[in-house]
Amino acid sequence: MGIVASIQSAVSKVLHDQFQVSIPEAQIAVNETKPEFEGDYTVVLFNFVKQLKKAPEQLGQELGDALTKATPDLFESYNVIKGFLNLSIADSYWTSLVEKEAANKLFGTAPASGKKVMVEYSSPNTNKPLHLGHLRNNFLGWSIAQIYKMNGYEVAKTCISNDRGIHICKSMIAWERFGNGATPESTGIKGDHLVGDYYVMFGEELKKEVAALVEKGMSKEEAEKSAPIQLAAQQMLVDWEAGKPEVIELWKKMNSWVYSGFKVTYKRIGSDFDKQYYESDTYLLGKDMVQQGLEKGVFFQKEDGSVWIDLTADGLDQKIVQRKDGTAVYITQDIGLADLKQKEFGSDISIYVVGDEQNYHFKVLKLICEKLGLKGAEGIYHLSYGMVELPTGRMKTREGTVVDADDIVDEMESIAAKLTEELGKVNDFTEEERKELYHTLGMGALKFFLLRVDPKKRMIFNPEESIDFHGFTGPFIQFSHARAKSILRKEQPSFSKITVASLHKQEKQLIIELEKYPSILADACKEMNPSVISNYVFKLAQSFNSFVTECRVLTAETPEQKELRLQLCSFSVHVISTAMNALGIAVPDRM
RNA sequence: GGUCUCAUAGUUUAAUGGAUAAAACGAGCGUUUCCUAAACGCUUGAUCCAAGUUCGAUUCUUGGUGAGACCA
Repeated sequence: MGIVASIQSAVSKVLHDQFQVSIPEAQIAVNETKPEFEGDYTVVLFNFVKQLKKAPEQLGQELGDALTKATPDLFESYNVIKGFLNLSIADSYWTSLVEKEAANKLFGTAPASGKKVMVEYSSPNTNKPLHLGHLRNNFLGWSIAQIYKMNGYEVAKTCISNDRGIHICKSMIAWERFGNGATPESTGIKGDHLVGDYYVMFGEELKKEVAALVEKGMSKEEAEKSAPIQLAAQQMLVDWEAGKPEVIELWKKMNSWVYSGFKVTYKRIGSDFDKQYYESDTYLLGKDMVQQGLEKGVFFQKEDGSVWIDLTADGLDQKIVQRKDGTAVYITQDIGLADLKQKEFGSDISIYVVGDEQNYHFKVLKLICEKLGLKGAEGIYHLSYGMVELPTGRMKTREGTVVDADDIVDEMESIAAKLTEELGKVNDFTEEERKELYHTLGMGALKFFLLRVDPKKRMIFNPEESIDFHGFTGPFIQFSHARAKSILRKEQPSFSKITVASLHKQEKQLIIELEKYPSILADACKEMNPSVISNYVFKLAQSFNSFVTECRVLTAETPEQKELRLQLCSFSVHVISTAMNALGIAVPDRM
């Protein structure tokens, strides 16, 4: 049990035994004591003064007395200020915590719960390379999967590849017209970038054709619909659906280029999947669900033959699920895929990491799945995150303002290289070791930058200001880890009993931070929010840095003190490295 | 037109309804005969506006302003 839970339990017990009131432990507010007051943890008394009919001051005194008497090994002393009972925790509590957990490699993680969770993330379109927005998605998805694993869930990471549709046909048409048979091999361009270039080219050509039509007196709207290249793309989609061999062949060829490009990027950024779905396989799946929905009376048919669901009772609108020509709409595919995933994996929780522009879509999806009575529908969660924008607004492929994923990773690695070489601390590294270190540091900075913010908030990335390596950053935390490892390379703790008489201020502060780790991991999972861990591990690294600045480890005054401090280094290494791992960030031994 | 999200130091971010709102960057000052100064310490500075609920509101409710997204 964590310290906060222990305090809640002790307070609840005293209130029950000595004051005859029962207050649920969760309702007892326990906070860390503000630095300007004496004590470690504070119980807020206002919540139960009414029930007890006592003045807060008096209640605080009586409660403090009772607590220190009942559990002297936990509470050393107390003071009461206004409605706050400040408790000082006995040093022996902290030292025994270190004894018990410093060498525990499972500290913080939960035992297997037998529950399953599916995390769908990344989900790229196969017509262009990944950009900065995709990185936020990938890092969030990978991290949330890892957080669930550490909380005892069986996790399956999935990716749905949006590999068909009009957007794919656009790059295909452009390649056919302007490509002259160009391939990644012939041009030396990474496959996803090559295909993306033709997608951009499509846009440029369309613009030209529209301009020409407008010149002839057509309205812009009409011109966009009737431009030859646009019509060609639409015809290609029809041909694709009809299975026309040469179209299918081109589609396969260009998609394979994209996948080989993605493979390189995914490897670099650390994304991986247990199960890959392709929209081209699943886009027809929802069709029979429409029929079932009609039979169940969940859906209704309009006069023109289109099928709808009425969600006005749930505060939403009427939503179309099948067009009058019988073709499926986007959401119908998603219902089908949700059903398929449930049949294949049977998860208790199914998380979709998708941008907040689709909040409405997922509200509707979950509601429809529930109404259709699909198994696992209640477990559907949309992990919604805000867009990554530039100071000038949204990134636009057509305007060339997209921050490319491969480019930004390159840039982060070269910044890492430059800073590291300036400091000259790893001059004895081999070329190979340096490359790995620059990758670790560059990715650490980038991932931390994108994961330190609450997912639901949108963020603005300014390409003019490069991502920092100082302060609230990944490299700061990586540095703290490297320092601890540096000490441990010289000497290891024996993990013998800790016998110091009292704790130094920075030692205690560090232990207090370390102690929080299990509850932080649980919170991050419950809230589906990796930034909870980012904020925590940064604070922990700060505490560690203050500790090593103030407390000599290898040259401590006594052997007992040295043993404690070595254990704290080892403990910190474990928590920092596993917390960073929960974010998908590696930590170096030296930097 | 309807629904939803966001609003905190100059900037980027924190704060289960609790004490004098916490960090980082920036700016200024200081710390290296000592385990990594990518660090540590000190100084500077903020809750969009207006009501309401409450002993107590950055947090909850309502209305407004501003930014963004979605639905037809």
